[in-house]
Amino acid sequence: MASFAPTEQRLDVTLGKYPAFPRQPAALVRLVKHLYKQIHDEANAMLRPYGLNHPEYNILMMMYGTPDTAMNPSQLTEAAGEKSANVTRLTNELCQKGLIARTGSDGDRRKVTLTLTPAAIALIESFLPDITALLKRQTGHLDSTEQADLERLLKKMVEGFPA
Amino acid sequence: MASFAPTEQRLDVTLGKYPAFPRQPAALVRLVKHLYKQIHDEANAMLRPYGLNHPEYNILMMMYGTPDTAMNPSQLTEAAGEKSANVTRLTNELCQKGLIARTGSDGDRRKVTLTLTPAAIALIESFLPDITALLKRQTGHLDSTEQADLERLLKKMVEGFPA
DNA sequence: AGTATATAGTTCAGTTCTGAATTATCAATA
DNA sequence: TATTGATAATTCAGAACTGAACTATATACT
Repeated sequence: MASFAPTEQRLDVTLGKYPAFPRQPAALVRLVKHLYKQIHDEANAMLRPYGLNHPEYNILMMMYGTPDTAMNPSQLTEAAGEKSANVTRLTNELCQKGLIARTGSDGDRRKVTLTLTPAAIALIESFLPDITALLKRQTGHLDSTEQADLERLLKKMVEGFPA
Repeated sequence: MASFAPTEQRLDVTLGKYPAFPRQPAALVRLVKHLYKQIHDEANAMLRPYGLNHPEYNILMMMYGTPDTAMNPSQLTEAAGEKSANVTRLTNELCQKGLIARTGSDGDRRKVTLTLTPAAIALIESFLPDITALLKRQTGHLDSTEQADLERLLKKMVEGFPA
């Protein structure tokens, strides 16, 4: 799956058939989808030798990115951008893999605390060079100004979605 | 699921723990994912009363965006950005819904031709106002210059992925 | 204190997606 | 012509995801 051109041609024809069709917004949405699929596929391929898939990796990295690696499922739902049912499923999987520990939380009996095991820390630190290389490769076609601009614009688009 | 802030905080802490971590590329990738999920969820909600989900809609719109609404599964794979197995599944579903006709192709006996039925055209034209409104809403936080910039930058990022 | 509402997380059944294998067909090569 | 390599699409089993319902717990209200 390569270029965006096949998609774009379809959008242009659509505009011809239905002149009110918002070609630019549709192109943006399609580009986001296109990129997401590419990013997702490449990440899955890179992570496979580590016994992880992209969503599992996302969970682990969000937990790694806390001072003490501890998070509640709700916090993960927000930070990892996954539905709560999926956070449960993913964290169950990671528990089985010995990468996450699940305990109750003090103070609020409804809350669960998830923390990374030492095995997870070791695993994360073992794949960080590969992930680093992949992330740089995936964005490497843009220079640093372009990346900053893109970040600003994507964030602005995110702001248009309800909380 | 709202803001990008929870995710971003995790990225900043990660940078502290692993100074070689490419925070900017990681943020871009996460923003793309975040947006895709939002776009996907909103589209699914909007399309549900029409008896469609987002991927089915994508297929229909790609076919609508051709002069004669005819496409091969391979072309759809490229234009809709779906894996071929998924194109088969989606088009089977749309056939069952009476929205797509499937015939053999002249000249190459391996090829299948998919065309929209009149029911599909009618359905598409019935939801186009709603989709139009949704697309405009989803991108409405950006003015037209920003949208054009974003399109250019996203396309440039796409160019960095292999064909 | 009792009741109503909200929240955290999980369960569950159904939906959606994928990689690998497969079959038929086409194109290239010897 | 026969063989090899590539392509189009589908199948299939397993993986991944989701919405709605649910239970336990906390908060707000009377």
